[in-house]
Amino acid sequence: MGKGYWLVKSEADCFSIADLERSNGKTTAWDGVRNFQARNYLRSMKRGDLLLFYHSSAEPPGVAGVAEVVAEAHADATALDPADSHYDPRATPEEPIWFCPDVRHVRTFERVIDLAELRAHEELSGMAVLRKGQRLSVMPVAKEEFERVLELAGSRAQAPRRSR
DNA sequence: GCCAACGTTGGC
DNA sequence: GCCAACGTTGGC
Repeated sequence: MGKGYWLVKSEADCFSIADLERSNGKTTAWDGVRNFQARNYLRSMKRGDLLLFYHSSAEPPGVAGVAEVVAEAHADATALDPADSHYDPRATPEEPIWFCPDVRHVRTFERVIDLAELRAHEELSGMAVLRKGQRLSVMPVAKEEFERVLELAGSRAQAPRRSR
């Protein structure tokens, strides 16, 4: 079965690709997602799947880098913590409702591939993130689209793996 | 800051 | 199960 490709949004002011990069060496739980369709996508992510890391509410908004799934979705602890802004009183340890995979930084693009540039490429016109009114924070991306975005970012085929 | 688009909630 | 009201997202 092939690797999966996704796009995840994060508000750049809140958690940017630079924040993810700083936490490299540790894994980062992609938590706080509180939308059922997005959650279902998170739960279908497999270890090794690659994520386009998209900055929303940024200037400009666009794809800023790549992350990788290192652990499949598990209970989102922020939903169970009353002190957390993402607390959901409906969630319990038995029925956590919300789930998050662990991810790690792969690569920060030298330049953000912004919305205007994405839209300028006909072959990317099917990307969900370009649809009007699209508010999902997690969405699947076609392999060809993923690879095309990497090309635009000036990629070699893939970032080298760092051994640790 | 505006506002269109969307998901969720709750009255009925 | 409908749908209006509401809150949120996110580009502009």
